[in-house]
Amino acid sequence: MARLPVYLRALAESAKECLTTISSDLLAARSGVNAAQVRKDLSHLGSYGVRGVGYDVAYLIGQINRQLGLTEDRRMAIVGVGNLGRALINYHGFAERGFHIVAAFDSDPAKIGQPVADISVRAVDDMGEVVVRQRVAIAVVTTPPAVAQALTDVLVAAGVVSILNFAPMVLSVPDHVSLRQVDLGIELQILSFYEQEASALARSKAAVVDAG
Amino acid sequence: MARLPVYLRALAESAKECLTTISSDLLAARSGVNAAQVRKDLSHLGSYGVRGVGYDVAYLIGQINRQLGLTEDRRMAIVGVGNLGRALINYHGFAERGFHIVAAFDSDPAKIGQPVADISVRAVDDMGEVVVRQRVAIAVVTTPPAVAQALTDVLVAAGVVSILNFAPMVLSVPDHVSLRQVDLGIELQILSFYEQEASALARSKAAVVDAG
DNA sequence: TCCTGTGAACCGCTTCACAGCT
DNA sequence: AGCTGTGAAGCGGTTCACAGGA
Repeated sequence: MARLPVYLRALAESAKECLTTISSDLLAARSGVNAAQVRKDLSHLGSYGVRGVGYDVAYLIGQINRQLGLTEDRRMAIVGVGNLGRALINYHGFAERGFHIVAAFDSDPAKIGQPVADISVRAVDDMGEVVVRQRVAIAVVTTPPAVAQALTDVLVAAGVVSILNFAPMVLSVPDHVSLRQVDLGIELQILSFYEQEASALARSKAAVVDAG
Repeated sequence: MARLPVYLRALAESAKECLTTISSDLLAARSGVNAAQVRKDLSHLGSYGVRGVGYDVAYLIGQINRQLGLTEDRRMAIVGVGNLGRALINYHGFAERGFHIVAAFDSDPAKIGQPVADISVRAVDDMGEVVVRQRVAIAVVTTPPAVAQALTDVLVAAGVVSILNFAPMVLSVPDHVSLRQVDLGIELQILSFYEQEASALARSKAAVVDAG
């Protein structure tokens, strides 16, 4: 369930404020969703709430962590050390949540062997081998689209089961591999669409006013 | 419609291959969606298809561009020049699609005045004023979560109507402002969930085999 | 025959409304 | 009284299936 991580974030904040218990109403407000939704989602992982009181914050955090499999550490690789890849390697928010970057790959000879943060960049040609040896489970693809599918195939063959793709293209993977797509260009185009819609609306209203 | 940008990408590829016409079937396959879906989406922007033939690639690209408002350039600002902010400024894929970064802001005195690519970093204190003067329509927020809401309020007051938020928190904005959220931590946690689910399934299958 | 356009069925998610527990 | 858990209704998006034009 894609909302659990959002709840987790809201719960972590609440814990910081020393809230020991939280109602579905408050958790909903802090997560930007409906209260009934929160209750239904949480009831899915067992009935941990207390009627008339709410949910125990600390206990709920534990349960969601367990449900999301965040109790064990995950080993990640970054494929493509461009601007974005480098930013991800330097972003320490991942390690805090148990996601450890154990390898990074690039095809540029000038980058290979160079360290980024405390990771040494390896050649993509060695990727399959290193991924197997390092027991990488999650790969983040930040390469140009032209090579993304080929590299993904190598990753899958090497046993990677989760891929986060930033390359602006549709990747195809076998059923047992889970894939999430993040396309910044598409996000901007969607915003552009709403903007376009809003200004078209404004224009038509102005026309009506002119006519009236 | 969030799928139009995906179609656009698939159409651009098809145009490169000198395809002059494309069927809903092929476009669907290249976009990773259902063919009926494609036809319904495209019929929403007018009946541009020809029965028995398909859609004219070049014409369709033009129509989608128009629908998404990609015919005019958009002026963007980057708020927060950390690893990610810097990566976005250096990413030239935006400019190609008509999204121009015209300003960048940070609160760190060491960064203010320094150039990143061809953009000079400005103080967040000047943000409201600069955003108005530069007629910024889209802002990308890549700050720590603690300051994201306050800066968003400034942006909205200065006339920004579209916000792309990378800060790991729920922003609240007025109705007339559109907001998209990209949270890399959440993406990873969702992947972790599927992985967790898969290994739990594997364990229970193994148990059944043991028992049988 | 091939492919679009579209009403109609379908499906899953969201929200409502309230029973029931503390 | 307050809040959870949940059946039932509601809703929007997706898919089906086929009529109809090239």
